[in-house]
Amino acid sequence: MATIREVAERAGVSTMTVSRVINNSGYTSRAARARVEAVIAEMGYVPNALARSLRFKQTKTLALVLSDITNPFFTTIARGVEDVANRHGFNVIFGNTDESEEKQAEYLNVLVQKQVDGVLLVPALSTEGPVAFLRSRGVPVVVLDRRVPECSTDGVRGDSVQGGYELTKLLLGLGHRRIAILSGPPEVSTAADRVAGYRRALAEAGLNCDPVLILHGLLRQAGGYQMTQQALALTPRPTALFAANNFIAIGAYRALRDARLHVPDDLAMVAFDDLPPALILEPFLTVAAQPAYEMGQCATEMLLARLAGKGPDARQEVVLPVEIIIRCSSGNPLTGE
Amino acid sequence: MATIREVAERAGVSTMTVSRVINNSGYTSRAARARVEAVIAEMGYVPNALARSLRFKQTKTLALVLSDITNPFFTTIARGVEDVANRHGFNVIFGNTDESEEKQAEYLNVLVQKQVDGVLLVPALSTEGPVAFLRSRGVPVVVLDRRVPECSTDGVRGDSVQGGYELTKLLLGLGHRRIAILSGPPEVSTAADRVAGYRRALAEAGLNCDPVLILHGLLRQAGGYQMTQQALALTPRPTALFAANNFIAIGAYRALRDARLHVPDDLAMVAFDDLPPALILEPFLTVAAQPAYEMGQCATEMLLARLAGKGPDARQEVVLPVEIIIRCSSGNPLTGE
DNA sequence: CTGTTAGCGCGTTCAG
DNA sequence: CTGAACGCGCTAACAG
Repeated sequence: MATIREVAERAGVSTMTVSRVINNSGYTSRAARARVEAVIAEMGYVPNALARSLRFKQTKTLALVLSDITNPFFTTIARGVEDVANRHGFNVIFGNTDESEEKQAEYLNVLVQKQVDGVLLVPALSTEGPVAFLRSRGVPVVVLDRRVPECSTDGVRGDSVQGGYELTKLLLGLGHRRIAILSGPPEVSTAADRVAGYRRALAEAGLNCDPVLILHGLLRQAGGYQMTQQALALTPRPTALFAANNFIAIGAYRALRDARLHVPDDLAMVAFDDLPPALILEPFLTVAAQPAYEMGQCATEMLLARLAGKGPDARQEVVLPVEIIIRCSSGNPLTGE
Repeated sequence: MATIREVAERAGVSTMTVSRVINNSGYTSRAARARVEAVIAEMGYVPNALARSLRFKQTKTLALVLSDITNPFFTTIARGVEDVANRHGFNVIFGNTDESEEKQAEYLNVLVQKQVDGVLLVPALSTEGPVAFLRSRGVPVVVLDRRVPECSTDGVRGDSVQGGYELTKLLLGLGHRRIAILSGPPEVSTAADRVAGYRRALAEAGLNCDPVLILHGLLRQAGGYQMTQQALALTPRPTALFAANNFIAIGAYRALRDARLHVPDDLAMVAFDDLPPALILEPFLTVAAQPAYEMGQCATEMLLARLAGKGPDARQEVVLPVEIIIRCSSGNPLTGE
């Protein structure tokens, strides 16, 4: 609550001297410094970063806007972001959009007003609006996890096409021919890309792709549950399920259980996104694991480099490989076909 | 990047008129307003919240300082915090302390400098230092999840004593007499309180409490793993394990599996903190579940009430009940004893 | 080594 | 209905 002026008065010097003491800038006599330091300690003075930011046009604050911090994939990203930011003396404001473009727009607007130095954005939909908005306001952005079309930005994401491809190929290798993919909204690039990978694997195997096997729903448990019910209603019934993210996988598993179907005996299952080892008792799902923590780190480092003017001129896109982890849920090779 | 002055010039009015338009305050002629609004849209002007905050001494920003956002218990709290904050027009800066008091002190210092309006704190240790610091700087605090001693603050937490008591009583009811509790550092109040509940249940059952059964370690998987190894080395070996948090539980489970012991047949197990249903395939652990989301909500509402000067004069402590959820890991009643 | 002046962007006060 | 002047807390530039 105390201001620099009060400290100055109390110490019998000018505000400038106090400022120099605080920032170790310029010259200060030993005596003056000691007196000022004493007064600072005594009054519990803390410099006002707002005023400083107003002058320097630097808040040392980043923003992380994502769909839902509750999803361990994003939690892990957040941790990577915060670690790097903190190491560089930055703080992080976070916000959940729940995939809503309105909520996203509101956040971005406020964050720009608050003069955050940069934004890490998991865009709700694959539209270029939000990025364009930030750019026009001079706020550097790094797009995380998802692509935005027609808009070259710095970006970091996992290789959804590759993951979708490999997961599908794995199932094909086990003999599955009717694989349903439970994906997210087609407007979300990761959902689309995973479907693209799935298609590619099918095509490469010379199979044609039955469009009824491609389902779109919410990237949440409820979505997985619903899509699974739809998939089970198909004839012939799929022999394998590909869940496009971790929440969908859980929902799908629930739906299967409720239908008294056993994984992997009755149906095989694979999913995108692994759960952190600290959260699983018995690893069960075969997954394409994205390096979430590294994604957060990498994106933040890119952003900070931009801020420091150290980045390359051209926009940079980093696509990190995903790792296929084979566990129980994909089952053994199909027999009798 | 555009300033209010630039807008004013371009619109041929004074900055004050622009200000009035932005804030819908005072009177403005229809014509002036229209022109100003046009210029604002045209230039993409966004008011600078820093300058505004400097005047109003209000940043509309809260801070959430916790040990590790990666722990789903804290993630869920964070979501509750952010939801309420956002609904009231506040943003949230978060920071991970990893239970380190130095990291915590650094965060608090910076956050005070940044003039956050209030802090939600999960204190690293049960010391009054951090709270006193914030108070002396005039920053309202609500302490989350843990107690701080000798220091009346607003606080919200789950009832660790009750949870510890009921979980222990449950095991006793199943016939267990040698129950090892794998707890956190004794300086963390939740760790201490859960042990207190454990003790109370034992005492009430007329059993005396073998001190070797009370283990302290890190509130992480590694801690759970180590403590379990220690517990298994005891003679006679405990017949049940009480993990003081979710991470410890996972570590314990791993250690048991590595020792080729089966839960609940060889050893029963209960734990504090449930995992969100969206993350579990097969619910297995018997737990004391804390209402994490509500804790975050409640704490934030209390903080905002304080900021609005609406809170009660006296400091308020909310202790939320925990819910015992009985699943497989606690097993059936012991036989043959 | 130290103090004065000026201004970061905004909004309130008080005259027009 | 509108504008000029001042100050929020801080520091760079420039005297002294």
